Amino acid sequence: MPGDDPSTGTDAPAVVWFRRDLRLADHPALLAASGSDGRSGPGPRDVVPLFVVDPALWGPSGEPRRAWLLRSLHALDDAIGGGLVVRQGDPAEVVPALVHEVGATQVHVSADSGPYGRRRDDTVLAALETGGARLVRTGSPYAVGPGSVRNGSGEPYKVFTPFSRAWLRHGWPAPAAPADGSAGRVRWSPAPGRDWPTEPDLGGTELPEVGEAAAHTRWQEFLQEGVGEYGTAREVPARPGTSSLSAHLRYGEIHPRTLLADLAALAQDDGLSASSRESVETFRSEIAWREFYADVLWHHPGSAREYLRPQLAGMRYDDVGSGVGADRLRAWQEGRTGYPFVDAGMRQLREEAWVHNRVRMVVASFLVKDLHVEWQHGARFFMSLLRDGDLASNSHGWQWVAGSGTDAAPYFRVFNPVTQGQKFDPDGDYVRRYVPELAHLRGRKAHAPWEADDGYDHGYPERVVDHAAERVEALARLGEVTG
DNA sequence: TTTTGAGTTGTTCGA
DNA sequence: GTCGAACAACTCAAA
Repeated sequence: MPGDDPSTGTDAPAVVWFRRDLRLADHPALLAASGSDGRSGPGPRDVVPLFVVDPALWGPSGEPRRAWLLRSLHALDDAIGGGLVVRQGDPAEVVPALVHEVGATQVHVSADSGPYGRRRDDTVLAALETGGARLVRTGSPYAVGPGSVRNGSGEPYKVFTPFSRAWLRHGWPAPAAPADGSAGRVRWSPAPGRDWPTEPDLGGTELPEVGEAAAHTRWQEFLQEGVGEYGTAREVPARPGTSSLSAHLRYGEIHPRTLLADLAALAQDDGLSASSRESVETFRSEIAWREFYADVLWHHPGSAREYLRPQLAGMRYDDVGSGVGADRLRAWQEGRTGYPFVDAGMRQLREEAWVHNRVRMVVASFLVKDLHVEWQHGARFFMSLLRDGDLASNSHGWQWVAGSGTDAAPYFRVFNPVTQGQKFDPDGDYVRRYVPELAHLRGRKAHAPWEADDGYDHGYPERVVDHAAERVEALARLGEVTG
């Protein structure tokens, strides 16, 4: 292949096709493209940076994610110096066309392990090979490539804890740096194509700072000020105790390997208190969850829609096509179920395109167990509004709540929306922030306006269902399919 | 092969 | 208010 032959040397550039890896640091595929990884033939090689706006992904993405993606692309474009090639269309046509135009023989990507991405890449690979070019997959958005952690029999793990132990044993490479130790200056090669979509109207939704630099800033901030308290602070939705890295990770603005390396370095510090050490461990475990769910999706590409535990597909659920079911689903979506913690969460979703994880579980449990709506409806709604919407984490998080997930669900896993609120938002700060109708209530009454004389004075809606009754109903319906 | 222990995030009740 | 036990039965992992 012309671009690969060390004896002749050649000017053939390589294409790096960005997808969920919108960064320049710690980017194995980019290093491979530029020939700076010390393995991929002679370097340095000119690199044509490409992003393809694929209608199949762009369409279903929802405004917050489209906006995040565009802003992240602009940040990447700036970092590159303005040469990012952006084209719209089917990658199976767009990528080979660009390769032909610039005379490249290699296209470098980070592997995509999602169901659509795998199919798309196989198609693109075939199309490229027809033209005599290669698709080279290097690295992935995960520390350990999905599908590669196996048990002694070569089977995938189905339970998180054993997976995480094996994942840890498996280990991962250090953050990728150029083989020559340089700062990784890439020779970017311009090519025509600046077909940027216009940014969608976000209404009132505000996104945080987007892009690789912002991701690193946030990470450093969390590493220095947040991670030591993470174990307890992460449970308080009114306070910024979580990393807020989910969307940055979603777009690959920072790689989990970078986080893991910094955490390992932090753990070296003998001065770390026992509780901080535990917090660091808890945060690492959250990264492991992200990897676990990606692994599960790799083995079960249909799990975004299909029950991992098929038994639960036979359960009685309420119809949401019309009538009461439709009304209740809408009340949930719009944050007016009459349960303050649930409504605050759903309104945070609309306002910030993000929800605290504790609250995600509570609102999900409410939809499935109190309103008896199939989890897929909730999962789809989340995906349409979340800025960090990740198919693997979202689908499996919902399945976990619904009881159809990878772990054998205790039948009693039904969140109480009132006590959860009182436990994790004892002062009601979170509720008051998102539900102005309850701004006059303090403490536990913010979670139970029916206990306050003036609870409904400012237009807060009555409860759409009675939790205690629906809990019993949910357990009864479960009993019908589990015996 | 068989056996044993464990399994993210909960709730309620009674002492 | 706090604490421990009970709450199905099952699947998975590992010895």
